[in-house]
Amino acid sequence: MAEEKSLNFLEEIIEADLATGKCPDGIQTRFPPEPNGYLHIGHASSIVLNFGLAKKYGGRCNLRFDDTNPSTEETEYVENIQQDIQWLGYQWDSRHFASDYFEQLFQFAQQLIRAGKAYVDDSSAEEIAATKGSLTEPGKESPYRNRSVEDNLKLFQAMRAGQFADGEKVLRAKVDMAHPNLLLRDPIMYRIKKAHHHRTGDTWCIYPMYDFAHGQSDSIEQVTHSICTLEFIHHRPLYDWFIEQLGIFPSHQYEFARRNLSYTVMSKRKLLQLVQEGHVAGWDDPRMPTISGMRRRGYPAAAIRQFCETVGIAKRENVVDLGLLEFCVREQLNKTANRYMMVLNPVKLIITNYPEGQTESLEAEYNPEDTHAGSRELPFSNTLWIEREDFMEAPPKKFFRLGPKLMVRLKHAYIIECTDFKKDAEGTVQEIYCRYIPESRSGSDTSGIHVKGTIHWLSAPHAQEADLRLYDRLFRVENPSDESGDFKEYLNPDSLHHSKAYIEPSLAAIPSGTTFQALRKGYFCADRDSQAGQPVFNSTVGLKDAWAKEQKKA
RNA sequence: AGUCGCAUGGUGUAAUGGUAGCACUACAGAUUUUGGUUCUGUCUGUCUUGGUUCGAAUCCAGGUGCGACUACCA
Repeated sequence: MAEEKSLNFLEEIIEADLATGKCPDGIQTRFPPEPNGYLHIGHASSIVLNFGLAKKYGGRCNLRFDDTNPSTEETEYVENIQQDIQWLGYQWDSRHFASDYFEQLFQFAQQLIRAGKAYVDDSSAEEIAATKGSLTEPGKESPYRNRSVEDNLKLFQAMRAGQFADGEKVLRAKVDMAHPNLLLRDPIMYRIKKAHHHRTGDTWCIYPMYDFAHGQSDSIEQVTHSICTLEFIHHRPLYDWFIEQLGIFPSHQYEFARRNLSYTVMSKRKLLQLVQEGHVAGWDDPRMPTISGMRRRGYPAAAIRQFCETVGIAKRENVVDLGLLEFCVREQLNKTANRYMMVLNPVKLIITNYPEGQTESLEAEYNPEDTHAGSRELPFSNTLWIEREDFMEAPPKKFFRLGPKLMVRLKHAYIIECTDFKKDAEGTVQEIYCRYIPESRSGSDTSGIHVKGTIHWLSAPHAQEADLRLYDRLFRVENPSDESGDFKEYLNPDSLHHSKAYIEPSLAAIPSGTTFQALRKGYFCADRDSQAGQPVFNSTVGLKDAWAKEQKKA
């Protein structure tokens, strides 16, 4: 029974190209980040796509940094981008920088000048903008458009030699000032920028523009399928034009719609703003949609990959529900995360028929979904912490937890029955009194009693403390970019809550970066800010909570 | 206004002229020593008008809606 997996539009194109012999050496893709920020979940889509396609069709995928703008790019970003890609589980075939090709690109530019397809323009940025025309009106040709090849060659060389100030001259392609596609109205190929480049230092003072770097870099590397996002679709004719004029390897560009996630923003500019203005603690703040933020939050790489693959790709605008990402995170973590008990909002429970001062050790499995995960020992005594919300003085019919005369199972331990409780002057429950059923111990229960509910607990004398960072969605609205005014007005003021919790002893020294399930509560990840004896846990994602849902309805 | 692109349940994505399917969500139920997991079931969709055809989500034409493009950013 052959399972028919439908192809996305890029796979269809590739399979057709392979079938018609268009790619005799196999396919080649590339992931081309600009090192001016951190990677986010949108980039993850592109990574999964480019590396995934190369793998699926036995091709190659390069990492290439698009570093043609020295004023925004930094080595720090290069390193973090590489780390993120590897963490996601991918390894590039070879690593390149557009800046490696600066000399070659310069030669290409001279080639176009010689062919009468490029010229040096003395116009200012304002003049160029003013003569560009509009969406409905053609542009005007520059007075410098018809310089001789010799003059152009000489001037371009002089630009490179640093004989002109920033902005004094540019090199432009000679295409068509009346073209309906504005990008083809003599686009700028090179500008003068006397800035220090993170790799080439001060070797260059002229830098190629995106349009004269990206396609040429693809071609040099023999990229067969150059995949980018939809907003570059207008660049494709220019991409093709340069390659054709130069007569170099015919790379082809294909566009897909970028991934948007609800309740967050994805533009690097906006993310940078959140970081710089201190709305978040950094690029890897667990609330950020960055790869590093999600890693710190405790999202497994496999969940991010699963998310990208589940969502798929197409050419239409979209906003994917954050709930789908969270579903993928839960699905991965359910299989892999060890379970521990943690009490977030404690109330004391005393077992009146369990000898004061007595302690016993109970075996507790780490993960019911994974028999190889093993188990740990859990201390038990007559004084426990349980979750305040697991007790109700006057419980409704379907409340399967503790209340006067009600019975529950203490996870991994005994069945108990509530016999009494004590309140303070304000009416807050102070202590709960129970009797336990000695024959009901987990694993050797001979009591014959069947209870509906099971709750988590901690032996009070053994419990330790942890700091909790409870995270919620970064924005209050589904699509902050769609709202009027500044997107920051829509930040969720409650996206971070600090809290304390009691934890079982075996959780106190868990290595940072480990994600675990706090039984019945949710997944948490030990943060790198943890200190010996004072762990810090980030909330990763909650468990599905059918009871909470039930209550909402009432 | 010009050019280009895109319209399938609440969300995302299939069906490539032949039964509109899958995942998430929502809802109902079964199982459960996590009100978790797992399992079963239910609701909800082809932007519009016309054309071609035995047959149209699919092809054609018009309309409507949405998005992108007028950076010496990528």
